[in-house]
Amino acid sequence: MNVKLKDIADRTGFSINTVSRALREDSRISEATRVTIRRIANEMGYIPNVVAGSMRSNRSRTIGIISADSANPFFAEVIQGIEEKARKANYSILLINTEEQAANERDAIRLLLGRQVDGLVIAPVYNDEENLALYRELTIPYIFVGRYVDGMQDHSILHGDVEGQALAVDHLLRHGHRKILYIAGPKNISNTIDRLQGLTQAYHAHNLEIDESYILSSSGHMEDGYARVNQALNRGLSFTAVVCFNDLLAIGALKSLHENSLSVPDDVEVFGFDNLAMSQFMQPRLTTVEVPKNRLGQKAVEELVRHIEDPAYPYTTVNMKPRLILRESTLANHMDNNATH
Amino acid sequence: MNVKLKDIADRTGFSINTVSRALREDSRISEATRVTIRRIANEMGYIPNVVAGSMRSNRSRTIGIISADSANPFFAEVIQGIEEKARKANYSILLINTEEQAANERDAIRLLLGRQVDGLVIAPVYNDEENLALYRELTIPYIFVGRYVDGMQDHSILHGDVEGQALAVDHLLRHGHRKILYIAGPKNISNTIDRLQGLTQAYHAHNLEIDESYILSSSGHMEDGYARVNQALNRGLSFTAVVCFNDLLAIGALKSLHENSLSVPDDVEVFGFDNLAMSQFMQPRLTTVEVPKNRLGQKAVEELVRHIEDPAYPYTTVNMKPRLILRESTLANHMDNNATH
DNA sequence: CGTTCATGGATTAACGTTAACACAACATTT
DNA sequence: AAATGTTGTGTTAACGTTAATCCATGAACG
Repeated sequence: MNVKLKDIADRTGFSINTVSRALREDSRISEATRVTIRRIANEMGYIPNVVAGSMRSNRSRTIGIISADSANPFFAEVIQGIEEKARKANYSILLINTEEQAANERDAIRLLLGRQVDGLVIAPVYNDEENLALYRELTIPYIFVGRYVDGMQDHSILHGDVEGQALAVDHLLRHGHRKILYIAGPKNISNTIDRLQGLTQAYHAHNLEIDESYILSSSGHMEDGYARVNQALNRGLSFTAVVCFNDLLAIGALKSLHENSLSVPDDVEVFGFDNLAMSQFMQPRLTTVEVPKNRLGQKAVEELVRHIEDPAYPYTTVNMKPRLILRESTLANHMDNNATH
Repeated sequence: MNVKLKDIADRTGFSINTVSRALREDSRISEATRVTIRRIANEMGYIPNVVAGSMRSNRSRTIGIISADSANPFFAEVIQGIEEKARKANYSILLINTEEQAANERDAIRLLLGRQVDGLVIAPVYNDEENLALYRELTIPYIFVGRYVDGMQDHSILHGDVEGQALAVDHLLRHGHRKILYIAGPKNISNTIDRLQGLTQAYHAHNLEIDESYILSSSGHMEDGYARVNQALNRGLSFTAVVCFNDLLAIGALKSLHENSLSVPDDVEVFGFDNLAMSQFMQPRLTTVEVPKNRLGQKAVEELVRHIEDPAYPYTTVNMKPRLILRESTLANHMDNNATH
């Protein structure tokens, strides 16, 4: 059997409680006692039973992470940031993927509540009625990472989707593009909506109307980018630039353009979004919008932990600035090119 | 306060224990009682306190996952398989990254033991003395995923590193290559050792000796592949093929070759390993060795759960077959080209 | 018709920890 | 010197669940 507080108590002669307090660095234990107890505990190879402690103290030091798909490089990096920060703050993380399904998200929340997590970091499906109700009933802190749902934006850590997409499209419009193919993301997430809005905003700023036939839907994967561009070309749609909801789509788009003997950026310029690690290794290097993924995860945990440790700490939307990363997939002969690789 | 078994007991008139058993589908409860209790529990929005249950039953239905780096696309896919399978088997996963540091791995194991996990899935650092001792002392089941440590191979799920690398190198040797640059992986993992052995094996099968100056070390990231090939070219090393420990390196290598105006595959052929999702979107599409990453994760959980549920279930190494995926980064004019993308 | 057995449920005692309270010994204040 | 802290520790009671027992009822049996 594993070593318990009782074993240390028996061995040292102190009470279980004193042992517990000494190991927890409680201030009311004398230095001498603390040292003795810690030494013996080490000798005996004591590993605290966190489950038992959680139960009594009503704090599990565990955070639930509800991601859409941990294998998606975007989330993979966000989760990395979360894991790192959580580990350093002495929290453990329980990870669940929802595959963007509202019902899975509900199940995940309930499961994690049952496991007594101290807080939740969620990449939420957009405005699902049932889920909105569920969030409102939550009695533990929760942070939406990289996304939002209506009415609870103050729980979100965001990275300027509207502005970022507007910047990208504006960049192209300013350089004369008028036939821009836009490949949108999955329907049920706020990012898709915001980036579409950014697109519109940029057009309007140039007093232009969008041709809806240049907006294609997708689920945001590399295969979609490839297939959508193929389809557009097959339909005989003419365009001089492709703006993608994310880098994965853009990578697929690059592939299709290459196969169709269209040169990037000379024949067609391509814009991604997210700045994945792999994007600068594409041929050509992908121009994109920077999203601080790792930082996003870290920030989510930082905020969450503050809420956990101080229930009075108010919720406020955290906004991170988007930034264009101009590389080889767009033409670089202009002054606002401030990035290399 | 949350609904507890006691609340349901009060409401239905049954004892706490009967309620507990009814909800757990215990056979000794009548159908009528079970139905009533379940209905009321639902009405009241009961969510079982898993922590309390774990404590009493000594089973947490939690698995600890010790990965090197969850943001690495290889692990990201393995973890996805793990998460999916675990969720379906009604287990939750606690995720920790070690950054390939033996000391972090130890900390992770102890942390997870303290959290009373029912089993561990580990991507272990190779043969760290202290860790080997720690594994041997473990009283819960554990599976090494995609790697092994000496003396405990039977705890591993493997995917034929030696054979896979030998196949790849043999393929090139058979097609006349004699100057093959090999970029190896991180020193402290079994995969690096095995793949180097596969390399050697293939050379020996062709009665050739390896020129050690063609073997470069790396930590297995895209940047390394890029830098190593750059360095080799700068050193004036002549080679007709680059074989990489993994796809990430190969992607970096492709970049460097392109920048140095070397055509792939015409001037230099490039071989990766792992078959990452992104690899078929490279320009040119990357030839590689298939590793069933998702399946690897799933299998690890399958095995682990069997061990958890039946302590007598014997450990045996699970081997998965490697398979060449020949694409555009190698010349395809030969009969054994059986793959597209 | 008493005995045995199955069925359905209640009672009690844990699981290992921490919180709340109590209290002795000694120091400090007034 | 009494009153009031302060320091360090022990005692007791939870936390919410499940395991281990035990018990009542009625059916089945010879």
